[in-house]
Amino acid sequence: MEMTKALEDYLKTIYTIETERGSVGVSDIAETMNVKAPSVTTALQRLRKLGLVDYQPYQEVHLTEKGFRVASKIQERFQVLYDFLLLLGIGDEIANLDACEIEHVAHRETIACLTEFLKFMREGPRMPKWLSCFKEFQESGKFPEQCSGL
Amino acid sequence: MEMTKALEDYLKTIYTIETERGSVGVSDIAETMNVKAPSVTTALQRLRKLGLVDYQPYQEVHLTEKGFRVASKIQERFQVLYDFLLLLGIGDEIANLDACEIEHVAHRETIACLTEFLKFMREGPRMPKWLSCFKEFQESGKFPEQCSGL
DNA sequence: GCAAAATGTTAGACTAGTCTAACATTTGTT
DNA sequence: AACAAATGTTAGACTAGTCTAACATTTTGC
Repeated sequence: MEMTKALEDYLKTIYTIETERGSVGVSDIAETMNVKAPSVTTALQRLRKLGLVDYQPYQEVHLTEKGFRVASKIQERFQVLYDFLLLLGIGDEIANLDACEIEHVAHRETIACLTEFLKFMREGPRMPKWLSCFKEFQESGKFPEQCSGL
Repeated sequence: MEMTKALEDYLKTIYTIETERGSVGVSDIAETMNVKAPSVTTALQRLRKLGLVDYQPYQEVHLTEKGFRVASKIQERFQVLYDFLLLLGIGDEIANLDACEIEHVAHRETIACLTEFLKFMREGPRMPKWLSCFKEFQESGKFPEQCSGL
């Protein structure tokens, strides 16, 4: 068997809940993911086969060490994408949804590139100005006066 | 029934082949998508039910007017994503793969934002300089001297 | 104009994912 | 301690997508 997008989503959800609240039950996962309990059970059985969760029927769910590592990677990818979309001016709800989907498909190189981009934008001395010009361009469709120096 | 990611891919492929070569056969689609012929047949039957292709068994495939419209939208989304990834410095092969996946999941707002970004980068008078600074930053991890004016 | 090759379809199996309904276990309350 | 409520699992159905193998149709070349 193999890791799929759906399983990645389950893994990330477990990671988030475990990090935030400590204990993870089937119904927590089901609620968070807008899915019914039986779907969670089957997903957990697959994640267990993959060695990503510790889980016995009717017991609490925990990530294995491997599961934790994999989930962290997924989470990092998500964060880069989410931050990037926010930077572009996308609302947090849509940024969240899109980052959640894109995180499953973007290649490593793409994520690396976006990471560089974010760093460049955050650390560059004139980037705040650049960004406010972009915002104004988005709204007016024109390059603002005070941005001709960019 | 409903439009799925896989069907969007079939539709886009048909669009591309029909535009480039005029006539579209099952095996053309199968080859392009690295899929076997029976998968194409079932996809075509679904696309027909959705009113997106004209198709009779053993005959050539054609997009309907509606199919053409939908495919164009998908193609446009793809192009924005592809151009954006290229701009960021991602190689064309990976840019192509990622754009193909992201096109199915990115919200309209996200595409619109990236469109604005591309326009901003292409039309802004100092953007070529900005971009070459980004490239150098990517390679060296530092903000180049001649870019302090950005 | 017929036979062979190429192309396309159907049948049937398999996987991943979802659901509902029925059943099982655990928890918590009195 | 026992039963009710909450939680979790299993069984079984369904969809979308894929494949291979077998069959059907069209095209092509002699």
